[in-house]
Amino acid sequence: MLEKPLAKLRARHTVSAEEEDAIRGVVSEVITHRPDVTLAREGELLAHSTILLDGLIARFKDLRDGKRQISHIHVAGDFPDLHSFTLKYLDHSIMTMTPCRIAKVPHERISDLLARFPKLMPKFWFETNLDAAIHREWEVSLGRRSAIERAAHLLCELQVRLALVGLADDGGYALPLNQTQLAECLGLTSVHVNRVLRDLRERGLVEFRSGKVRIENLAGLKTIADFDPTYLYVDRRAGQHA
Amino acid sequence: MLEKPLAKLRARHTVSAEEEDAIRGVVSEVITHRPDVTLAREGELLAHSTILLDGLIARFKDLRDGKRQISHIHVAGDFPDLHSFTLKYLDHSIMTMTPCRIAKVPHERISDLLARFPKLMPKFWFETNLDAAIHREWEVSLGRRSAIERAAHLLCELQVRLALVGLADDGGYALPLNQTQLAECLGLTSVHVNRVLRDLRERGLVEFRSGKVRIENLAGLKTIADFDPTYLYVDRRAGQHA
DNA sequence: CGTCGCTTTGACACCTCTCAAGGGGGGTGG
DNA sequence: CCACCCCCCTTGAGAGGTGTCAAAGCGACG
Repeated sequence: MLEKPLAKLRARHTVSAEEEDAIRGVVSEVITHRPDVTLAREGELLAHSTILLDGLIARFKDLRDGKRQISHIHVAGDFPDLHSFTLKYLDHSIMTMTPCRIAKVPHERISDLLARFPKLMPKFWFETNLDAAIHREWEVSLGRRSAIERAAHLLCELQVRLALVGLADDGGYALPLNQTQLAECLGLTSVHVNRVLRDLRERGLVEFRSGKVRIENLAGLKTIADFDPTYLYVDRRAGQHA
Repeated sequence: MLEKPLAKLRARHTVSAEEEDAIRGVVSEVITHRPDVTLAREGELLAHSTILLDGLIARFKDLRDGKRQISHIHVAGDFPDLHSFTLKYLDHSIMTMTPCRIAKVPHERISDLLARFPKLMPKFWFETNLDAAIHREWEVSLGRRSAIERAAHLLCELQVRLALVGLADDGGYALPLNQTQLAECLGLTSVHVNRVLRDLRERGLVEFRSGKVRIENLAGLKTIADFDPTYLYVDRRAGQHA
């Protein structure tokens, strides 16, 4: 059941079979959600975290005037609210963007797990630091990249992150989002996202249509995006220490 | 020497006298730097972290075309590269923005400290999660707020964070940055930052001049910024758990 | 007193937003 | 089986916010 989260963990750390078994034991239940379901609201106190088994989940904030900014997209294998283990209440909301299968993990079981396997704590800590690294790259996109660069960059990032759990290859991947959701990630309007996607398509770089990303020129896409995957710490040595 | 970092820690956690003493012991040396000194470059492997005792430090990335985005400003008491303890190499660069006094902390001493006081690990973890929460709020600013809202928001955030270590009150604080540095935080050009600062001044909200922020109307500033300090977890109960 | 870095201002360009309308495809009910 | 409807995509025209380029002002410092 936890193949994807464990694959993600193994990609960056050495994990013993015993530790893997223990991790499998932390799940209290598995739930399926429809798209557009709010799982937790800003300010809410959480007594559990969740592991995303399938689907896409967004962290986001809504502004007074109705504008919404998504600060992170989670893919299968991610821990969308692991930070709630130390932060306690959330500074943002969390919702499903697609149909999702999630595993619930009570905080007390995480505490127990980390007490029994203290070596796992830095690895979980690493996971939240990785989220922060992705946040930083999004700040760079939002602050300094043009609309087309930003869109290209997001598509590159998702290609790498999905490939890590076997859900993407160089030719593309499933991304069942609409243009409004993309716009909420990119700090753009859906109208402009539409124009940008057309531009990317007409340049022969990538086609986004009916929930699928078909990459026609990965190198070209990376060039436009100025994409450097360093921040994703795919290198296995990334988390070896501590 | 570590009054400010300890004050920051105490603001959100219960820390025993014994733990505080141990934390004091992790510092290997204290160094003073001039402004604009790059302390670590993107991709660099770090064997130590640093605690900022005085001054301002930026995390940033430079793009191919010379544009720069600052993803985080650190104030006295912060741990600007604590995440390097688990990430190992950096996904961004770090530089001083002002004269800075920093304490060096070898990673092995952090390991020792956390081995002796396992209860400290979630508290350190919390610190990096707090950084991530700030990143998220900056993403919201960069993605959805107008230039004036963004500038107002940053000034509000720094007011709260500096007040926590005794360096700000409702009337203002020292912020020895120039308009180019502010622009690099806000995803704007220095020319436009200049116009925005004039606007804020003419509205009677805040005056930024010769390295000082003089707040004339804190409530008005917060209103323009749509500022909600939840994400800063100033509430003492924020980190009680785990 | 000159220099240098930073701030300030103006004019204009351009990217993205806003508002509006039409098009297409899949699902649902008659 | 067809027709309608709803959601989403697509496109156009014009507005507006921010960037670019350029020049002058100002203050600290040598």
